[in-house]
Amino acid sequence: MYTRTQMRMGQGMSTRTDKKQQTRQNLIDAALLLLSQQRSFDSLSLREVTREAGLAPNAFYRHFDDMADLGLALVDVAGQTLRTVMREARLKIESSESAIETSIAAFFDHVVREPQLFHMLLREQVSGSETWRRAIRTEIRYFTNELADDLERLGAAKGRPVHDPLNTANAMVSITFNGVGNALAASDDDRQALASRLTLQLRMILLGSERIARSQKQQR
Amino acid sequence: MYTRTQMRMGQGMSTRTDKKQQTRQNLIDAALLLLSQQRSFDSLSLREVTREAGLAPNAFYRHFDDMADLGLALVDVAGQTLRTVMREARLKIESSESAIETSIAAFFDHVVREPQLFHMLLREQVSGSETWRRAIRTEIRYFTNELADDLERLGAAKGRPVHDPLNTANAMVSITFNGVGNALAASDDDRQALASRLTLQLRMILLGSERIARSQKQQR
DNA sequence: TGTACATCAGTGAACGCGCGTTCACTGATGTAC
DNA sequence: TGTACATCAGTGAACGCGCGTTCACTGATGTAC
Repeated sequence: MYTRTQMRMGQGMSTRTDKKQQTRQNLIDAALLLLSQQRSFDSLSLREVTREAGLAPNAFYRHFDDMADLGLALVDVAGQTLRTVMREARLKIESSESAIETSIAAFFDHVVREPQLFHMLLREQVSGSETWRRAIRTEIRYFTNELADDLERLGAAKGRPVHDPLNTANAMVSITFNGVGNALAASDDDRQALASRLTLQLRMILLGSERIARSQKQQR
Repeated sequence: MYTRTQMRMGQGMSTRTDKKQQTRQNLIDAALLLLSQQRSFDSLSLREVTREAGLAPNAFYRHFDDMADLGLALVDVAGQTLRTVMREARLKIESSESAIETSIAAFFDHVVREPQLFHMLLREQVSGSETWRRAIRTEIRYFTNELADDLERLGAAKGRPVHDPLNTANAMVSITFNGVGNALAASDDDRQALASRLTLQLRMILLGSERIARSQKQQR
């Protein structure tokens, strides 16, 4: 049989465990807050994070081995969010006629609403540790592959196939991430203009890719 | 009349001034060396830089107010180099038939030969101080404008005008800088493949831009 | 030309500070019976 | 149910370290005459 407390634990109510989980989350949130203030991860100090989370510095070690370990947890959170946003943007591509505009608008919307995480991703992609860079590169490659599939399928369906879908997708993703970087630095006013410039640039790539596909078909 | 030493000074031979200049340059070189090792500027310490330059820490203050002041000098050096490389890449556009391939090859060549500075520029563009970001953004904008002029002129000359030359140029620059970032991370083997992917992507943009220009002409 | 004085790039020692990490601890929560 | 013991998240004090910056200095270079 179970004691009272064991029953509580069985229902996932263990106060001690819950509190520990909460504190761990507080540390993660504190780090994210600091990162959202234009700070790079490796400029954050352990004491800073615990201070932000309202803990004594040494309490940190009850949750993570060191700052690098906390970094891994953050990479995980960031990766999950990025994947969610990209999946949603991709869903819009499926359904719409003006596929590019719709999906880029959706992506931008997310970025604007929660800019901290994206700023972090862009920063750590070039300046982060090997762990960060590899994690982010993997996420982007994954998304590029999915986009390539979409381009190939939609192109075939519309009778206007693209040339080298993976490379076309890669170009689009490059442009988009670059645009996101600019959008984060831009004022709210400029952002709309930026989004439409981006849309035009993406259309150039799509049209150019279709053009190359056509000319290669003629040659055969 | 002049004393002997005054004559030497008049000829720019003053030992004291020369030595000071040399030490200043040593500090700049030391910082560049550290930056070339995947370090971000604001992770460099004053003591680290002077150690690398073989000076006592406090000697730093004979040459710069603080690290931010040294940063300004570095921005200057980086800006000059970037402008030189871009100018040379642009010259190739003028003369050649396959304009894009030639110029992108030239640009890549520079980057591969002296990767430190470019790595630094890419890093500081997203993670640097406001000073760094503005300086780099200005350089890129300047180059984009020049490229837009080239595209407009060449397009008109060839009877295949581009749509929105500035936006077209912007897309090309985004793609190129993104590619440079990947090239710096890539192995020597992958780099050639990367360069040709990049060339294809740039051609897509050019063809797409020409396509839009044509369809807009028809509408009028 | 030689001499007496001024300049100033670079030094060595010292400072106070925030850092990461350790230690022995406290007291609330959990467990056994 | 109540009691006696175990666990363990979080604490407060202390450590040694590298940092930026200051100070009084040294001695080579430069200047005046």
